[in-house]
Amino acid sequence: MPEETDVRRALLEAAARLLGEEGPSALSTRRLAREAGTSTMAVYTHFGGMPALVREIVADGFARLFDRVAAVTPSDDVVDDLLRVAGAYRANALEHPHVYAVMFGSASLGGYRLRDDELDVGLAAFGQLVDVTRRAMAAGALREDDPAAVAGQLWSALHGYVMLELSGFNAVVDDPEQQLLWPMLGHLVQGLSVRGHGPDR
Amino acid sequence: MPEETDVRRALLEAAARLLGEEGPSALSTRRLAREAGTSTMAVYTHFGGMPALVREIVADGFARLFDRVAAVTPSDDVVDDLLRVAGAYRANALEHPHVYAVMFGSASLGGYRLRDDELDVGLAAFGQLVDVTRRAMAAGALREDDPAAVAGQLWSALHGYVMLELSGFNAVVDDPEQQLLWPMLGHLVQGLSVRGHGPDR
DNA sequence: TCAGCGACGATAACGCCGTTATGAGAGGCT
DNA sequence: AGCCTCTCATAACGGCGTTATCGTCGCTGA
Repeated sequence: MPEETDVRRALLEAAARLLGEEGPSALSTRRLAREAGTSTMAVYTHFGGMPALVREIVADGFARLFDRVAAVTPSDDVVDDLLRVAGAYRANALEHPHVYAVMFGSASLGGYRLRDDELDVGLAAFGQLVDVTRRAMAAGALREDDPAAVAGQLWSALHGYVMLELSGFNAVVDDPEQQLLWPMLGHLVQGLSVRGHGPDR
Repeated sequence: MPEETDVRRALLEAAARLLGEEGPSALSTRRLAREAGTSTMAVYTHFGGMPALVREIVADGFARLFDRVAAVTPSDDVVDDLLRVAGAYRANALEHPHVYAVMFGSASLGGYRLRDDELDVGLAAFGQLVDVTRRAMAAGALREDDPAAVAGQLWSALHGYVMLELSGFNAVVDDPEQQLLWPMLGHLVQGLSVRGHGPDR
């Protein structure tokens, strides 16, 4: 049970700040303890080591992503809802790029590796996208198909664009958002809406 | 000028092996020197430090990716060519996952950060995809549009799927390749082929 | 031929890191 | 009061990146 002591909260806040401001390399046990005004031992008594602390930050990251996407209010235009969900997803990633990188296993922060239960938390967030997809199918904006598969395709594309944006590789075009992100999602949605393909051919 | 001494080659080979077999965390100056049968100084005399050595490995990685994609022989079915290019891209990433992660800035290996000239090498590889896209447009398989933008959309989606596959997040469906990768690319291509949208509406 | 020089790399040192052991203090329970 | 548990500061161990020092080659030029 995490019993919200002050030191524990101070460590988490300092860790989030360090990760956000200076990136993964700044997040060392000693630096963190110094920054939080305590000693390195606190990290071990409260978390059992850096990986567990990172795990907590990742969990917070997933929770924030979930809330951010949940804050998108459904309208009567399901496709617009889907694009706004994508916008919220991207905005969250751009605001917390290092956390996003750790969440999706790219940053390998301090020997930290994704565990099954965190993967489950990520899958919960994925469920939101599945819901939007399912609504879009019910509304006829996407043709009937396996919602998880369709949501996964949308997610892959969105994730890929976001990763390229974080790496700076989206500079292959002048205006990445208008030339890559929105057209890509639009084309994908279009391909997913055309009938005469897929399972109900 | 790199004057291929034995030590230099031994260091590069050991680094590639360590990175491939044990991941980024195993690639330390001391470990590398031990593995290559020399002292840490060799890393500095030959490369000037770990970041420069990593840079060389990244350059090799881009070159390998380029060759791998270039080995796809054009046929008379441009869409099939495009899918086979995607397959070659993915296969290379799966064979060298850690190198791929470093190449696209996710791994932050030893304070290494992508530099402009490496970004250029990556853009050269991207040019191959632009070529295939341009050919597909000439053949009428894709509607006329900015080839760089269209290639960028395909790349984003492909990169996203590959990253999710490397993270294990593609487990949202049972058969990711058949339910995510190929359908996603197929739908995207379809959305990119339909006329009545885009610049030449 | 051989003195001198320059490149290579082994040794050792500095300060940082993660992690663990030890012990001191604070607070609650009997 | 006595004890016990939880919390954390101190200190230590080994490994890390990096730099300085210096010995040892192989080459060059007279």
